[in-house]
Amino acid sequence: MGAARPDGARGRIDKRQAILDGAFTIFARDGYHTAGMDAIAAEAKVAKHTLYNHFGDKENLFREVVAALSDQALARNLAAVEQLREQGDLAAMLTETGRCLAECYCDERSSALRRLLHSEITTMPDLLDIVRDRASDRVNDALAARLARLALAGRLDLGGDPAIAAEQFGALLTGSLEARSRLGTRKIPQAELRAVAGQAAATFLRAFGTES
Amino acid sequence: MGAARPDGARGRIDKRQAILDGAFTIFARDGYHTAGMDAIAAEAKVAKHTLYNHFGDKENLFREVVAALSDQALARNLAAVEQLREQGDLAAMLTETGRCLAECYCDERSSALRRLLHSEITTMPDLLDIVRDRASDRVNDALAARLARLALAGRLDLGGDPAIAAEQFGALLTGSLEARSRLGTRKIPQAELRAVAGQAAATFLRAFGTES
DNA sequence: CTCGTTATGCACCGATGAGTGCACTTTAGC
DNA sequence: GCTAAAGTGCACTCATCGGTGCATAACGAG
Repeated sequence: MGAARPDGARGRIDKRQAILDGAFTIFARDGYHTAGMDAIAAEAKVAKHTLYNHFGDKENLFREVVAALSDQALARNLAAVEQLREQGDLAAMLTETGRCLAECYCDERSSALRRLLHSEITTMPDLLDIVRDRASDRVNDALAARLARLALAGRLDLGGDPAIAAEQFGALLTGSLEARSRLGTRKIPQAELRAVAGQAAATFLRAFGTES
Repeated sequence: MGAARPDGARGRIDKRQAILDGAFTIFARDGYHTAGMDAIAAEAKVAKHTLYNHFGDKENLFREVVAALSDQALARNLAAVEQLREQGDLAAMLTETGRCLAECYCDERSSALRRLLHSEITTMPDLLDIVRDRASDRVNDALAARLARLALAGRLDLGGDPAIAAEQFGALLTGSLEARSRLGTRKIPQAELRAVAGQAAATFLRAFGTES
């Protein structure tokens, strides 16, 4: 890193982060198998040896990339769920939360993560646990908790388990989005995103709402 | 194929089918990239040259496999949807249709098809069109038509477009199933399958039912 | 200044896998 | 039975790619 390091890479420690970023870019673009370690090294502006010094081998690097991505996704998803409060226009809040969740779901990084997950799930089944433990499960729990509080406040009548209602709200969103985004290939315009969220919220409220 | 061909392979034409079957087995087990043409030839009990005579190259073979699988999936899914008639216990019918659709969705072949689709969608975007044209869209249309007839008979009150209601019923099923089956990794027991279908039908009827 | 750590560049190995060439055998149709 | 098409087996090419070795350069700490 010669003279005054004009761009990034200030110290030793952020080599690691540069590698993770570059690796994700290449993995996302080419898929796990097609992505080459040379390409990753080039993208991260790092010698190939440095990859192996930091991460051992390709598979491990991939795992770490998945973990890092899960953490990023968690933060964004939780922020969306936290918008659900006990007072305010329920339909509007649900729609807005849904829209944010939908945006997270359609984010390029999330789409790529799902694609990579699907393609390697048979050879590395533990990947799913990484993602679940770090993101999916926590988001679901958070959503279930919010819904439960709304039920307690008399604003929802979840038939039984709040976890199932949360799962179904998520399903209404993601099921539609997966189809409409062509598995993450097509960018869904904001307006359509809002429409999907609105329809999910409407159906959810028709099923579980107490006011109408 | 010496003497009296004790097992399969009676004529010339079913070499093609043998290859498609074998190729799918290997693709499903190993994924597109890891699957080797030698392994496919061995699985299909066919010389490697025969693969290339019939299908030209690996990518084209893959496409044909995907198309064949889509056709199979379509048949099973349509059979499930056709159980939805205008008379009879609505909740029971919806649950049963949902259960059959869920079974199709969780079928090993369908799970593998989805995995392969996800992993190669970036390099072969036309794969999705193959599957949509041959299966997904048709199933959705058929379901929407059935729901529309139920609405016309006064047994459902779909807010607006029947296609959206159909999409949402599908989403309630597949969204839950994708999570619970660990992306097709875990085999979901019959009882749980029925429970998921029942919950989807219940929520759908709470939202769109006219009887309650 | 010096020493140990970390990064770099480059050549290299070994394995794997798609696709081909060729000589040979089997089968279907006339 | 004969011929042309289709299938077989095997060796082979060519390219790619994960991972390593080595000699060298930059850097941080004492």
